[in-house]
Amino acid sequence: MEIRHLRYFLAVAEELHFGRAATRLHIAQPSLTQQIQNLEAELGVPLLVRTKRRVELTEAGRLFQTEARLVMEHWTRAIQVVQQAGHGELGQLSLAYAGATMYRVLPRILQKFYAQYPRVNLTVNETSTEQQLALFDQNLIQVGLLHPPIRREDIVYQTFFREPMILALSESHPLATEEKIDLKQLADESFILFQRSQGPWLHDQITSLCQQAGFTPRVVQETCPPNAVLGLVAAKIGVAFVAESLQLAARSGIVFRPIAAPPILLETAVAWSKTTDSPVLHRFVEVVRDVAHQQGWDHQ
Amino acid sequence: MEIRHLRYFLAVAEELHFGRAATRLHIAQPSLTQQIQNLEAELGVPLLVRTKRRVELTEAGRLFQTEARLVMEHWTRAIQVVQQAGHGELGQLSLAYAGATMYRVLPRILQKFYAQYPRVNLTVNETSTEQQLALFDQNLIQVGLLHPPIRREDIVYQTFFREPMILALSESHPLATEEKIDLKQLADESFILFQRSQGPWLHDQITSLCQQAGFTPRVVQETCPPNAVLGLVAAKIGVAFVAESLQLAARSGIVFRPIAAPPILLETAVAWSKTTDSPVLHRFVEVVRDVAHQQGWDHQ
DNA sequence: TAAAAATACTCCATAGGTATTTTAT
DNA sequence: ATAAAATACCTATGGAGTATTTTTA
Repeated sequence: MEIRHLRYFLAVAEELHFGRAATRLHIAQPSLTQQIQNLEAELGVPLLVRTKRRVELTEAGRLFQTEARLVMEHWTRAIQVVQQAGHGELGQLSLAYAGATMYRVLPRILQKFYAQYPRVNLTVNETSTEQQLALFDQNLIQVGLLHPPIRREDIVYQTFFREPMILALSESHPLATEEKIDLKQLADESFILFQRSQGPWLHDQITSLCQQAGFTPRVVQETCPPNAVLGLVAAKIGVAFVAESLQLAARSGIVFRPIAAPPILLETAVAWSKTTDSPVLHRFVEVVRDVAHQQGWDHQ
Repeated sequence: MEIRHLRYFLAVAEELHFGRAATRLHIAQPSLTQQIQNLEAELGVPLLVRTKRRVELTEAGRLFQTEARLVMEHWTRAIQVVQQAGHGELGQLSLAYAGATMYRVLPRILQKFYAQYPRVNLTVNETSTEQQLALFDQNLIQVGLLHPPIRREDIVYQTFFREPMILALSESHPLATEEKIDLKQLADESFILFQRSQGPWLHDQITSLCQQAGFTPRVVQETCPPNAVLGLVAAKIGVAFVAESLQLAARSGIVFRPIAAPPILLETAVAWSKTTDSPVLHRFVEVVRDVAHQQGWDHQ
């Protein structure tokens, strides 16, 4: 017994006429007669009464009609669901984002993605670049917004946003009066900086630029999440290099000042595992590219 | 796409191994590979990732798995329902019964039928023998409990119960003191009797026996439903011939007295249309036969 | 090299076709 | 006489089989 039998039976049950039903099904009448006979034989139950000059449903036939309709509805829904999932319109996606993306990059991407794929169940977590790599390994996330470069053969990434790092300092800090800060002026400052393991490349870039300016930064707190960093800055524990977009999180007590050239550039990329091949993932990457293009981030 | 594809896919999705799944399905592994490929091609969506040395579900595959399971559950339920209906264990049956069956015959039959076929939806209505024939024509009932004989080619019936008619009269009636009533004693009585059209044969039998006893019964009320008849008897409007089993409806104010030979016999039969061929109907007729046998009604 | 899936091909069961018969208005 | 379903028979698609190759752990 196959779906065909249900389709055929439902056609006959509605038309109550083998000829018309066969036409509707685009098959010949004898074939239809055959299939219905097979169906009845297999079920061991007559579904139709072929009374002279017209066809009627038996009691069992009526019940089977309603059941068969339900099966067919489920059937088409199953196909629909799987096709939507295949096109990435339906499904599940776990995203991690590095803290610095929280204010400019992330909201625009999420907004567009939600609007375009409302039926995708998106899980979002703040996670540092380095920790995201572990989550990829455990298959706990499918996509990440992080800061390259990363050295992993099995992970692909596309950089789509670059911004200079700026200095965040308490508004009562002596340097707050300056328009622009030269690194040399920071020789004696206390720094709030993330652990090197959370982003070795950026960490090294910062420390080497300081070296060139003639000093080794004195780190008083190793903290990563931007909110925590800003909190410490406001509390006058020290100053911090932060992504320019953190200005959007402006809070009283803190001022932001650009750094005199050469700039420290923070890159943001969308990353995913080479081995995951989920349509939803690709729709997400597309959205990231679209947003970058719309915002003009791609030709900087 | 056919049910086969769902069965095959579910096997692979559970085993995550084409070889084992094929064994479970009693087919060869290449055939299974083929069918799954066909399925994916038809859906236009990959359901499985054949990574080296093991098989995994894609996101779409996981969704399809749950949907396919639902379809299969519905599928088997549809088959089950239609087979139960085919055996008469499930369905709908409309029954009409003549009023005189209400006290002995009907309750025993209903009790047994309900117990044996709890999933049949039984509709029950009190209707006179004559009116039942009209309901058969309109297909409003499939089975009736009525009083033969009936002269209809298209209706079959089996008589399964016979009882004498007795006389119902008010307890204050002069004849209430008699043990047994002779018809001759009733020459001057007022009778409550049903209309001839509601049961011509019985009506004729009664009137002709009265004629033999030397009088024409004087009918003061033409009423059929037993409850109404007994009401009128209690109100001393007249006396009535009623089925013996109506004694079970004994109410204060009424006495029942047998009639001296020759007895007026009331037969009860189960009847159905020759053209209806519902399994439920036949189960009902079987139950009637069973009850008649159990009660010893069949060898009187 | 061993285990698993994919490929290549062969075969036959059966869905579907055409022609015809049966049956009841 | 006609309309509709059933029957008879034929054709060919494709599902399932066996043998083999490919692939990677």
